Amino acid sequence: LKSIGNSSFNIDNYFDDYLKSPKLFVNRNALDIAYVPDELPHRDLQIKEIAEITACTLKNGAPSNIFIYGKCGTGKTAVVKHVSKKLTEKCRQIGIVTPKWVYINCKRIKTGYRVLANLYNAIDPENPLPPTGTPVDIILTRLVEKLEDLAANSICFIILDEIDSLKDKKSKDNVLYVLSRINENLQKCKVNLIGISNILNFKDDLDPRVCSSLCEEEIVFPAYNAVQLFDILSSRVAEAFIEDIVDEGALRLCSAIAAKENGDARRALTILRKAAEIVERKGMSRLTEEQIYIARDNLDRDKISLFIRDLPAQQKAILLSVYLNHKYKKGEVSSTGEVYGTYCELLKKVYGLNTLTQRRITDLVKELDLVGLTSSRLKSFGKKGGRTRIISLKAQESQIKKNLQDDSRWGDFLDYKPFHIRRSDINIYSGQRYKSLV
DNA sequence: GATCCACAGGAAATTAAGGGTC
DNA sequence: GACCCTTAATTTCCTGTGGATC
Repeated sequence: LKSIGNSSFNIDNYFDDYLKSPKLFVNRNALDIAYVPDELPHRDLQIKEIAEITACTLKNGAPSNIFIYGKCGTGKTAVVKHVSKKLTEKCRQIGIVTPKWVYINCKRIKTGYRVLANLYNAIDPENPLPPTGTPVDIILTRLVEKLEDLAANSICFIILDEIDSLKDKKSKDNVLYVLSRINENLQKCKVNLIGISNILNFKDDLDPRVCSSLCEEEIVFPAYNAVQLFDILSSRVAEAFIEDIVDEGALRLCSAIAAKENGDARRALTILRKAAEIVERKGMSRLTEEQIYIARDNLDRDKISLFIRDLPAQQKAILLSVYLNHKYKKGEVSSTGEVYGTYCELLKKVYGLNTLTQRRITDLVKELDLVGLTSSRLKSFGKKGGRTRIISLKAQESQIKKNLQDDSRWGDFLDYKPFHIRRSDINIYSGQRYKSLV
């Protein structure tokens, strides 16, 4: 107990040291990705375009629907929120009815039903709709009634952010069609849609009727380059920190890293914020390139660990199957059939989980691909081997091992040798055939 | 050039769960 | 309590495909 006491962390001393360390922040929120600053560097053109389209609101006109494209972290949402704030202020200033802004993030609200229900709830928060159960046509009728209850000549802007995340093509087309035509049922109020998409060719997938109505005006947000990101970070640094404690070299490095990864300003801000936290926790007085590198590595590592630990049991089984094939085939790639076979073996050894079909496993492997844990590509082996997906492990073996070894269900199988590797005399391509042999 | 393998992947159907209405 | 609604996950059915082999 004595030794434990001697080596234990003294929280009082830590707090005392923390208080003695220099104060870094004036406004910590300025480094938050959700923070909308007063000035948005290098987005004048886009601000101007949206302002020109929405300005007719000031003369009680109904603007055209707008569709905005651009990769992640190119300032789409920030620009729309900025314009909405300024337009509302101007309406107040000249004494006309202020527009209603409803912001819906389709990454979180993914179905047509929920988009309509959230829209209704935003307009009538007193009588919220249930999360499921109400027929869509009833919601629509009630929504139109509520919109008509707004003040005369009202404009209701509906911002559908990350609109490409809406699931199910049919439901997506339905809700977008209904919203794009809702003005036909409105007398006093008008609805304007602002769709924001991270995918440039999202439009190609839409019903042509929806497309022509939703995309009346189109605006493209290009990715930021390193110089532009440097300007963005500089303005945030000026707002966030108490004095000039950030090295210019650190900012240039942070900008260069983010520019290389799709020109994503969010990524640049996240790294900078993490680096600032490291400086603060260690009681240092300057933020240098070293903290930027550490912050980037920490962020990448934390992201993967958290992701693996939070995977559902079935996804863990698939990842483990890829890992075991990779481990015992000494780094060689595996086919869908082999991974599926190993997966079936593992599922037979545990209770409480049903074996999913190969069709479903194909989709789940693609999901692991998307987050960078595995890497796969299609390859054909001709008449003998057919066409299959070749899957390899992209994450490090040690990372998988570290994050799965404590798993109550799969932790004991990290050294399990799959059947087709034990029986190297059998050359099996087909997952279905392999499943029947095990 | 035709054949055939082992899937890939789209679309519709099914199932289970959660909820509302009458 | 019967019936209707939704979502999400999964299955089923189906057609398509690259390329080695015949």
